[in-house]
Amino acid sequence: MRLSQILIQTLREDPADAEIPSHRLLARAGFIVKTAAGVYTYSPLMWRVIKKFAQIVREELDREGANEVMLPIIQPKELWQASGRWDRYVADGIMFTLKDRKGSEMCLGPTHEEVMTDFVSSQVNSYKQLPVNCYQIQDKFRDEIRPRFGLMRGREFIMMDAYSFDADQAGLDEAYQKMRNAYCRIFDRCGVDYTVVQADSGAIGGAGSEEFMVIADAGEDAILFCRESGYAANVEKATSRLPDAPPGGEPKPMEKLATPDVKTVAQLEAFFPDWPAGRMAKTVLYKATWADEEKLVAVMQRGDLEINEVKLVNALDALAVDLASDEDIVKATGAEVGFAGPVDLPDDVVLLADESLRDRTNLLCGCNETGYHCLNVNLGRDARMPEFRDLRLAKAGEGCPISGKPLEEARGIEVGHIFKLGTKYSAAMGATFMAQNGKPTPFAMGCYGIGVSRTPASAVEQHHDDKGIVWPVPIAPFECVVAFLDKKRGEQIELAEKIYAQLGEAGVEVCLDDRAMSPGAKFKDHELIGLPVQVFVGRKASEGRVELLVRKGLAKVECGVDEVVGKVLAALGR
RNA sequence: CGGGCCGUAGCGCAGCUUGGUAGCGCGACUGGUUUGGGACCAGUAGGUCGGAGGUUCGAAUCCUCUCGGCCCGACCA
Repeated sequence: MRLSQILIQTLREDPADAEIPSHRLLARAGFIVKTAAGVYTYSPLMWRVIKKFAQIVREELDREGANEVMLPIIQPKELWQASGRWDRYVADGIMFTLKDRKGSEMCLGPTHEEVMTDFVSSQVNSYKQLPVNCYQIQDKFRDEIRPRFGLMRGREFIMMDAYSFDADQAGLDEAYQKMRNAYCRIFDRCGVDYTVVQADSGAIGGAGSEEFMVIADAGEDAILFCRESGYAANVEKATSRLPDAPPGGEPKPMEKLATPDVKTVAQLEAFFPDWPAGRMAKTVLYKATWADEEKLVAVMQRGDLEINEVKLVNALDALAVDLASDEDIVKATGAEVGFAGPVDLPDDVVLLADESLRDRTNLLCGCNETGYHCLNVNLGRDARMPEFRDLRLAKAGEGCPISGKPLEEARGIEVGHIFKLGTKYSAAMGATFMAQNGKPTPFAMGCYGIGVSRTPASAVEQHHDDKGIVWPVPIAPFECVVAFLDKKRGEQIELAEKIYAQLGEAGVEVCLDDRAMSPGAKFKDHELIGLPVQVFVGRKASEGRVELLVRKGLAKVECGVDEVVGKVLAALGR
């Protein structure tokens, strides 16, 4: 391929709207061009990258017996109503909805559980046809509340989504493990540094899930991990050993004391020097939303710990929780913000508490009276006994739940997510097969996603320097470029053409930079574009000598024409 | 959806406070000279200043509304 024939337009300056390295470099090197907020055009070079990554995905999934299909982008409302997700996705605002000529409501697919379940259900009647695993690589549409970071969080993006269908849980477990293995091979092959972490299932639902995280500062997720035990989890899901707190001792009589303007744990610690935060219980009011109602929920947490809202949503089986407004708090508790507590809490407010408060005695809490707190509160005696759940936000430095060693924290970009859905969708949609026992049985499903446009962006996030992109070989748009430097020197052009042909014959994915640019411009361009190996044919062409540059590290060596092919292959690790 | 900010040539920006002929750099095009780190010289093209309304003799500039975009937060496969 000749670069003179490929549409390439690099920019001299950084685009104004790019913040993180991958967005900045992909835009500046001309790989992506913004069409609208969160909507990008992939230029020829980017499309080569996407296709190469997608090919790796295909090979590894096919090896596990998955079938590639293509599902429709436009989906009818009815399917989403059948699974019960239409209202939630519309309410969350991420669904692109539209109406056809007749007024029927449709949506642009944000994900394809419904369509795939419907499809497989229509094709599979008997357990004898199971297991089945189908996937597609296709655009997804989500009207993100805040698209950002280029390809990292777009509104239209490319995703591989696979769905497994099994007769029972054992089959699902096996399908899940096969996909997990395939995912590891995929991310190993494409040269990114990743970690598999335990994850919350979120809007997709289901019993268990794991995320594949590319470690990078720009990551939108925080993960906690332990080198000792291998434990790793998204902070939304993570647990840790409960940090110690001073014991409360034998129950004492409750006292109510005036605490004017003392509203936060920090202020309470200052006001009561003898009471560490670990002996306090804070009470936070949330507005929880379900499909058919909203309620105020009081959540108690030990004073030195924080509440994990994802765990709270799960504990309540709610769609969402938001901190209650000041007005709602006053209305519900009768006290100003900062004085809520379990003591004299109105009965209509649900009361939950974190496990860290179980069996704790003589707590310091609010009592729903402005300007007062209570000392020596004992739950069940001085206040309702709350329902105890794990609602604690785990933090770096706390003990690993397995090894007890301090957890470390890192940022991660979610490039893959695998779920055991179980029968959530199949049961809701009546997707059944005839089981061996002669009874209609819902499929045990798994679903598996890979961000096909996001993964290359995350690779750039990990592999770049101050000059530009440093593509990992397996997903680079080309493995090697051969460039002559002076278009007026026939011997340079001739030699470049010869080397280009030889590399092609040697199986190297090579391009020829035959553009009429000055040498400096070519050097800069290739540093920016980031092809792994670069061969420059310059002023020593007449002596049969050229320069070979390895983009990673920018090491440049001179060599003779006869050695070039061998050296390029070696640089590519072959 | 809250808070902050920005829309002026393909890209990056100045001009706006204090209203008076729309500018700079890069890029593009033409010609010439160049050819090892985004070359140089000369010339050319390209903007209803996001849109609508208003104030004014006169609006990129002031006012109102609106659309689009960016950042922080909330939220999110």
